[in-house]
Amino acid sequence: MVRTLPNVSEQAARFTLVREAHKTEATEDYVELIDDLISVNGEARLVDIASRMGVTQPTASKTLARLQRDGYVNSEPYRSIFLTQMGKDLADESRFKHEVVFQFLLTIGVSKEAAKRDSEGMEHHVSDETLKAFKKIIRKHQAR
Amino acid sequence: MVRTLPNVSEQAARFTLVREAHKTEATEDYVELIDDLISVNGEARLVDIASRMGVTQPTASKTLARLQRDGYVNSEPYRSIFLTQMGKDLADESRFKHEVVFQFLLTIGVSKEAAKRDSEGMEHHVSDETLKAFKKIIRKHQAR
DNA sequence: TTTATAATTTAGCCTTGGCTTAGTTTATAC
DNA sequence: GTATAAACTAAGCCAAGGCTAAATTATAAA
Repeated sequence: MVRTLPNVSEQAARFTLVREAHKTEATEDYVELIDDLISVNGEARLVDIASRMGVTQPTASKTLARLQRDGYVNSEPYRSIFLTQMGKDLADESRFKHEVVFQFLLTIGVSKEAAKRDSEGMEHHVSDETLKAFKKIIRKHQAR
Repeated sequence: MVRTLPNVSEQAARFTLVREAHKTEATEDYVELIDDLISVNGEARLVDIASRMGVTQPTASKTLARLQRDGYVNSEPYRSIFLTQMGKDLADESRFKHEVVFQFLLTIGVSKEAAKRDSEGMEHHVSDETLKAFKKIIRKHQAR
């Protein structure tokens, strides 16, 4: 039972941080997927991005326009999508986090399916400190 | 290095699930905070909800109107806010998840500050299965 | 009891990220 | 080499959730 309240400005700062993380989530998910598509298929097509993100093509198209505006991707009309260096860097960072969270969940006994689902949402809310703690536990488990 | 892609429809389903979780996040954060304010202050005022959520009063007011429309809270104009049974139930569930994630992070050695920050974002993306795994580890640690 | 201040609401604006429908371009198949 | 299909874009709608500025109501102080 909670019978005290945290400091006002600290609590506000935490909520603000979570909201900021949300704003970058779509970007991270898109660049990570685009990078995967390029490495597996040789290119990233809108149709594949949309179907894998589970959205319609116009929705994916609009999001990609924003990513291009913000400097994460490049593309010519009707052509496949490329990552800028910034986009590639973000994709790498994002995939790394995603992978650590996924492996961590497996390590503590979560099923593969649940680990896949949960890591997709959790990866965006895990600080470097928590990531470090996760890595340590993975390492310890591998050493056995 | 990822050199394979997951099944299309399963990947799409996971992203869709995360997006759905996002839609309920604000609701969960608000009802949890309102419940805390009521238990500590005796009532939940808009001014306190707004300052603790880190948003302006009009933003909080609009969100509360939505929560009322959706049956989570009740309030008369210019009066403090009450939770419906549905709101209270969601608050309890939400606080429970929040608390388990927070305690889990502490258990694996994350600092109190980082645990507070991360649990705020993570609580909305943790499945029952993962929550169970977290609880098991907390229990094991307490037994020592 | 009036007045000043604080709390709340209203109105209006913006961005994101969904959608559908319709049009255009590119690729494919015959 | 043209017709059809597939991919993509354009236009327009919606809800959520931010904001500011202005109006209203409630509360506190003189």
